[in-house]
Amino acid sequence: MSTLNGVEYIDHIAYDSVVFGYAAGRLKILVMEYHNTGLFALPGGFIAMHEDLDEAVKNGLEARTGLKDIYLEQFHTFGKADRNKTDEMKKILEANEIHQKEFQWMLSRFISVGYYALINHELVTLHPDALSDSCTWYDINKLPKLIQDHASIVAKALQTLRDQIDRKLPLFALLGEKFTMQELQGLYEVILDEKLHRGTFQRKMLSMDILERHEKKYSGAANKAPYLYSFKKNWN
Amino acid sequence: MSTLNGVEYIDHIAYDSVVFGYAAGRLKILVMEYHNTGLFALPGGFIAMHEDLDEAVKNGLEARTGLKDIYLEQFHTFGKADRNKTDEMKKILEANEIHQKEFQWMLSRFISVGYYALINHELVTLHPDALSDSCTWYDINKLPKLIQDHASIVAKALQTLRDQIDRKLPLFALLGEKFTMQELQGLYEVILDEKLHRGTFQRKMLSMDILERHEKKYSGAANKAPYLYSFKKNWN
DNA sequence: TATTATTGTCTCATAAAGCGACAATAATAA
DNA sequence: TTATTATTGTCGCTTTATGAGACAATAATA
Repeated sequence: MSTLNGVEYIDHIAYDSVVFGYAAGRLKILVMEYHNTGLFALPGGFIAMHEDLDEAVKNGLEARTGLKDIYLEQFHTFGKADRNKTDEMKKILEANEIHQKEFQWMLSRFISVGYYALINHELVTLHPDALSDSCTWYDINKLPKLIQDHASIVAKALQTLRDQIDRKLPLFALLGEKFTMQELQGLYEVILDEKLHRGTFQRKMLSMDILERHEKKYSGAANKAPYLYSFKKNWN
Repeated sequence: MSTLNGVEYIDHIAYDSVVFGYAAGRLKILVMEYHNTGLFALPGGFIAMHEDLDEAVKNGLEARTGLKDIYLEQFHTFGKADRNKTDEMKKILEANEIHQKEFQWMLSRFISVGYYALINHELVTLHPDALSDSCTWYDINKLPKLIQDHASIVAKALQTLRDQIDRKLPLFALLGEKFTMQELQGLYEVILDEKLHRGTFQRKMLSMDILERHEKKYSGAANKAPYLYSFKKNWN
């Protein structure tokens, strides 16, 4: 058992989160950069001794993003014995002039539970943690090199999101409250990384009976204006 | 960090396994019964300090079943703060006259990683661990009351197996080397808990090009004899 | 009023799944 | 030997889902 800022955490267990956002037609995730190290990592944290695992992740993300009620999905637990490269973690601690014995537990082996989150990037104000300079959106296709096995954590999260997109459709969280069919299709396309046929996509979405049609959205362009949609209450 | 039989284990982390077997047309799982307590639990264990998580589970199951190369799938990590009822664990330790301080760590909070396994029950010799009287097959529909949240672990495992049955088809491990189409269909039916149409099922299985047809199986009954099938090498 | 780009919807083609039917066949009974 | 019976392998028809193009409707501009 180890303490940080007066809170007791469970040794050797952490979580890492892959926070998806959608902006300008691009799928993005949150990445933290540690002070003076050039090292990048996923937002993560530890589990307090009396805290639910799910709650720990929820609270950690709320601290980073300011959002409550984030859509969260646990997707895998990473437990390779050699996944923690101590030199990277040492560099992070040393760059912050943390040499005290009381933080040495951070250098030990960790088993990490992976969660992905879907959030609306427009509603977020980002807060880096004490060890980090920044907490920033990165295009999923232009990620910096990440520490440890975080790249494979991202890959697994993305794969899980793709597998689940047709089953649970938690996508309302990535778009605004209201959106056009084209915006929804664009989101599907960047997640699945493939082009979809417009007519087929619209037919399928409407047949699922999960969308509500609202007023039209007049963009000022010289063409027919699309309807706005939202997800129905209790759509799943 | 805590020791047991001279091995150092990571505190507060465990795994629990849902080991599926198939016998007499029934889906079964392995359940352990602890000495003199009337308490039943899933086979589980701890992770040694230098051991991969996957390896720990693999080794633990090998000890229980004698099988190597077991088909294993991680499906969820259970981290509720209140999932460990200390009275149950106390009862188990006391029934084994274990009062020593060195085992008190087993009474603490545990986060548990759930795995399911598919094994051929005919190839198994079951070995209970030191605290248990028995390690026995139970029909999935006739389970005894399990300790802690093990019932929900079983439910989640079964749900995951159902979700994955059409994607990865790891079912060869549950049947013998060779099997009839009827046996394969019966397995699908008990897993999915629904009747399937014979013609459609056969057509789909054959069209997937994953089965190899062998000689016929003459049962002695007054009807046409079915072919035996096996899964092709590198079928997935 | 014509033009242009985009949307909502339709139709046709193709693929997959549900369901019943029928001949083939292994053993038994007549 | 032949009829009977239960089960199997497979086929055809129907229903449902998916892929792809087409066309009228429409919002703004020329």
